Amino acid sequence: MELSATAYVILGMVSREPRSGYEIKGLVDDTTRFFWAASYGQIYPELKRLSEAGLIEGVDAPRGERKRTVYAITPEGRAALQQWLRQPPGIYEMREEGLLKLFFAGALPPEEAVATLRAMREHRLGVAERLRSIEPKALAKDGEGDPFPLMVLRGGIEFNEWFAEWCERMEAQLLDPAREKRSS
Amino acid sequence: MELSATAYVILGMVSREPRSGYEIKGLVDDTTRFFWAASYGQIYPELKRLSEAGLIEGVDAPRGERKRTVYAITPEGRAALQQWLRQPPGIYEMREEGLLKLFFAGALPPEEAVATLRAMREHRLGVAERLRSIEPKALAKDGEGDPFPLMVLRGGIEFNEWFAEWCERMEAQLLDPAREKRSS
DNA sequence: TTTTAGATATATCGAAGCGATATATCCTTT
DNA sequence: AAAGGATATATCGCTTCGATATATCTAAAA
Repeated sequence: MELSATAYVILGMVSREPRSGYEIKGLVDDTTRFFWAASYGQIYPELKRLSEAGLIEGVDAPRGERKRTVYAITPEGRAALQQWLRQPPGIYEMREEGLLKLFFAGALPPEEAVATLRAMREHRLGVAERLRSIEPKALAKDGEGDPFPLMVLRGGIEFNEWFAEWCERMEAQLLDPAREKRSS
Repeated sequence: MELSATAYVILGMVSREPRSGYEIKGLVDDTTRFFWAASYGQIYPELKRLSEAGLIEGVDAPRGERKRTVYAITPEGRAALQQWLRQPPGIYEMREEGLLKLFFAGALPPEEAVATLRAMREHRLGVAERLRSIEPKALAKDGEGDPFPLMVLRGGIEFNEWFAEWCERMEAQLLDPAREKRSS
């Protein structure tokens, strides 16, 4: 059976404890969103498919009058997750409108490209800050034996800070082109 | 008129000289692909739309019996491109299956996560190398006054090398967890 | 010399993903 | 009592992606 990577996100998210579709969406938004997002339009149909395939199992868990279904991973689901984790990763995509604008910046007077770099830098610093604000929560969970979410989160912080620093360097290079040659 | 970012990729690609859809696809694959890809399924319909909107203009330029249309940017198209370049960028997406697998790696015995990090590192080193092989071509064009494609290309090389180095560090951390505490 | 493989050129399809929104219930605050 | 926001499930339209179909041209291999 062929499963999408998003299916494995769901398997991973229910692998420690049963969760509802809504909870999964919230978790994804708090954690993997920066390198793998998922929408309701993916999550709910996928929960149905995984349930029919026997990889997860839905259990009614209403809160008051509002009905609610939480899904738990089955032994087959756990096996499928582990089998997937052992395959080398194959999807690497990026969509960066800032780099695109920088690439075509020759169509504008040079001093205007600086504005794009500044906006990119501000954005990256903002993301880094947001990730930092999540860090204490991830650190708390780290004590329970799973170091990977924290490792990935810190990687995200480092990446955004590295990117911001690159933008700064490129801005300096644009403002003083001679400097590049002096240092090389 | 609302245009997608991919429409501006096309405007940018025909802004220096007229090109066919096939040439645009090839150019994108050689340059912006790493932060903004485009498929034939986007390019050809978009060429039609941009042409109808008067932002580009198609001219028959057959090669022998094979018909061929090259598109040139119009003054309105150039204005639209510049106006877009002046807006702050707003799309930042990433899909990294490797980080996803690392995030869920707690579901496997610890020594197996190392394999994911190694695969990620190999991949990044490979991309960096491929980008380096393009560098001389970009460097040649740099002399003609547009420094931005080369700047973006070198940014891509740096990014991939930074990422590879991060993978290496994380691998070392996994293999010797005590080290992390000693250095902090 | 044939043929075959690969590049050029345009076009379209299905599957997947994304963002927004509809519906409804619950809880907390004003 | 009303309003606003969180919980919960679901769906729709649009964009994008990858693969592929069709056809012509060129260069190399058999």
